[in-house]
Amino acid sequence: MLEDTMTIRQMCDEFDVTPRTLRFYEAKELLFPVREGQKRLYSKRDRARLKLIMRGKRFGFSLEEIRQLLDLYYMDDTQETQLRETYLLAQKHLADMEAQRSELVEAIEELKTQMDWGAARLAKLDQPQKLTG
Amino acid sequence: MLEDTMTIRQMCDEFDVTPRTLRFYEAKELLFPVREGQKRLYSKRDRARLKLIMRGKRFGFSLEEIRQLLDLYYMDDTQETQLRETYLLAQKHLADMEAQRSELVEAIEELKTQMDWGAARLAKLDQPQKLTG
DNA sequence: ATCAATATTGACGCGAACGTAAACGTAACG
DNA sequence: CGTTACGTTTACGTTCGCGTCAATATTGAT
Repeated sequence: MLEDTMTIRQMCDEFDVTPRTLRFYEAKELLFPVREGQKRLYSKRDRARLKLIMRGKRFGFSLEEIRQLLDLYYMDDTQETQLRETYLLAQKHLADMEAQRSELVEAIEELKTQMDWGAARLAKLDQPQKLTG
Repeated sequence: MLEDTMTIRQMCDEFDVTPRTLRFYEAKELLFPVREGQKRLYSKRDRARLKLIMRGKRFGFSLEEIRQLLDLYYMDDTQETQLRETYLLAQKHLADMEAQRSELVEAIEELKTQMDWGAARLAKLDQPQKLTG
C-alpha cells in the first residue's frame, strides 16, 4: 500500500471493470501490474494507462490500436525510431479523432432537427384543440 | 433504373461495403430493398438509412440501437406511443453523443499536448549542435 | 486450525458483425 | 449453346472483447 499501488479489486471498483477485463488487458500487453507473490499490484502508471484505454474504447479504437498509442504517452524510454513511428501514428489518430469530432457535431445538429420535428408532432397530438380554428 | 433504385453492387461501390453486409443489415431489419424477381433493389430511402447506419457505427452504436433510432428519421407513419418512446430514446442518444463530443474535444487537446512533447524531443534529436554551447 | 473471502490460472462459451465457401439461378453475349 | 458475370440462399467460420465456470492457492479473521 505504501508504494501507491492498488489491488485488482480496487482497480475494478475505481474504473468499473471486472477482474477478467484487467487480466485480459494484461494478456494483450496493455497493462503491466507487478506481482506481490501471486497477486497483481497496479501502479499509478497502470491507472493512467487504463484511463486512456477506456477513452480509446469509447472513441471506437480497437485494443490493439490503443496498445500502440499508449506508447506515445510513455515514450520516455523509447528509441528514436520508435518515437518517430509513434509520432506518425499519433498524427493519424489525431486526424481521425478530429474528423470524428466534425461528423459528431454534424450528426448532433441533424438529430436535433429531427427531434424538433418529432416534438412538433407530439405537441399537435397533445393539443388538438385548434383543429378547426 | 427509372425508379431511382440501385443494385446491390452500386450500393457496395457507393458506400464501400460488401454484399454480405447489406444482406446482413436486411436480415437485421435495418434495410428493406424491394425485389425485382430475386434481385434486391435499394431505394433512395434505403440509401438514407444506410448513411445513418454508417454514421451510427462510427459513433459506437450497435446495429440494434441504430435500428431503433432509424425509426426517428422515418416516423411519418409511426404510432403515437412508438413516437414517444422513440423520442425518449433519441434524447438519450443525443445526450450520449454530446458527452462523447466533450470527451473527444478533451482527448484531442491532451493528445496534442503529448504530441508537442514528442515533437520537442524529436527536434532535440535532430539538432544536437548546441550540446555544449 | 478452520472457514470464508479473495486471488490465480486455464479453458470453454458467447454475442456482435460480418467473412467465406458451396451450390444454385438467370441473363446477356458471342 | 456454352460460358462469363452477377445475383441468390444456406451455412459454417472468424475475430474481438470479454463472461463464466472450475480447480487451485493464499490470505485474513475467528
